[in-house]
Amino acid sequence: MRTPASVDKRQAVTPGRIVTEALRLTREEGLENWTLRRLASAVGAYPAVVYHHVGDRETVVAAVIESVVAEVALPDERLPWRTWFEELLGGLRPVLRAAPGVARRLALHGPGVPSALAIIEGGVRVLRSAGFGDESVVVYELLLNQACLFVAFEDDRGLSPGIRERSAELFSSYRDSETQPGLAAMGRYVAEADPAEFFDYAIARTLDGVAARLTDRPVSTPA
Amino acid sequence: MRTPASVDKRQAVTPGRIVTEALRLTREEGLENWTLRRLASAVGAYPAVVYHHVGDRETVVAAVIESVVAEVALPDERLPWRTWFEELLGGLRPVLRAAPGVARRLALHGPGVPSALAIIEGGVRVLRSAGFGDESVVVYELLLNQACLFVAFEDDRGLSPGIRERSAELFSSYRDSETQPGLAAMGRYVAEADPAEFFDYAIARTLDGVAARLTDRPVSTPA
DNA sequence: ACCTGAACACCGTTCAAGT
DNA sequence: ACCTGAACACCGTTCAAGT
Repeated sequence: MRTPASVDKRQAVTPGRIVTEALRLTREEGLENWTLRRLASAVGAYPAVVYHHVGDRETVVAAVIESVVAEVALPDERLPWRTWFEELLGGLRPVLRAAPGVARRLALHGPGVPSALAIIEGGVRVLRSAGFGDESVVVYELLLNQACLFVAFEDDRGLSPGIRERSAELFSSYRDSETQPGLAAMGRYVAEADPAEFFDYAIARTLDGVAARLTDRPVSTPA
Repeated sequence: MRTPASVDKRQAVTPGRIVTEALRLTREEGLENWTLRRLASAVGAYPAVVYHHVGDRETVVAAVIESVVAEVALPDERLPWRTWFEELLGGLRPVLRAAPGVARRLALHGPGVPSALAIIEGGVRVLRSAGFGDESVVVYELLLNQACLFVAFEDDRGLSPGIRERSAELFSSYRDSETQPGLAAMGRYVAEADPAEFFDYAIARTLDGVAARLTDRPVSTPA
């Protein structure tokens, strides 16, 4: 009401506002590129206030991941398993890309977040119905980890171009090598590769490999 | 007048000794878990000495990655392509596991290191000979990234059990759920999964998916 | 050329004290 | 209950000064 202009805090500091701001910072500069101190000052508060309302940095990060994963749409469970996963992973990509760094966390540390449970439940059930039996869980993990890794790859290109540029230059210098045709091909590839195409290719090959498990051998009916 | 950490300085501080020590620290506690200051005091020197002889932290890290990748054995190029990659990736795993954190860097930032060149050259050439044509480079990247990701996964379990434990507990609580059979299967899986088996399974499925590219359609013979 | 020792500009986290 | 303001124990990096 009569708060001085210099201390103008637009709204009260709440857990929700802190997480929303953390999400905004993540979308702008990536999950690992904001600090708890900067988050605090973005909501006009002291670091200790973040601790009071939410917790340490890791807790804030978990909340950000949670709210990103919650945006992922679950395909219709009556779809064929392969289509189901193509839709899931195709939809996952833009959601994760919009919050750089989240894919990396999911790929490396697993989905330790409540809203992932519905996706797991759906995915594993779809695979079991398709006849993957006891392999359903591994197949699920393979597909999801794969997808998250390649999104993390793309994030990386966008966020920390420094490290990648070094290797891109390294490879490009072999573009026209005749004695090293493999490196030459790699050099031409890194110059013009479309990460989105690589994503689709990787997912398609893994789905192929996994699909062969159903046709190669009799379907194992779980106990 | 004392040297920092009062370490005996029998040996002179050299770039080689710094990198060797960094490698030792990496093997013991992981690539991201030592600091440049601790590295400096481990060789009995001031931080500025590391800068003088090697460079910033990122340069030291690159040197560590280089020396780890240099240990990877290249299979005989006359092997069938699939066997060649099974041997390469099977050999890659223990080398990377011994230096936790290196796999993660390779998976996320690519192999920006000189000793990776021979592996790339060999791998892409093997695939081209096998008839993968222009897809050879993507196939190579898919297989190597895949392998590095799953090693990074294992590293993570070993090094930072904190984050993983949270999700393991989360899943385990659904072990006996009857309404959520997918989560129940996941809960049973995380309790007893062998990461080495997962690694082999993932590689095998990806190789299957990739192999199908050769049999599905006519082999394109590049000029 | 190589090392010293301090400084700079940050971190995440904790805590007694205020209101 | 919530916020203040300072402190603690670190970082990576830089730099003038010594030898």
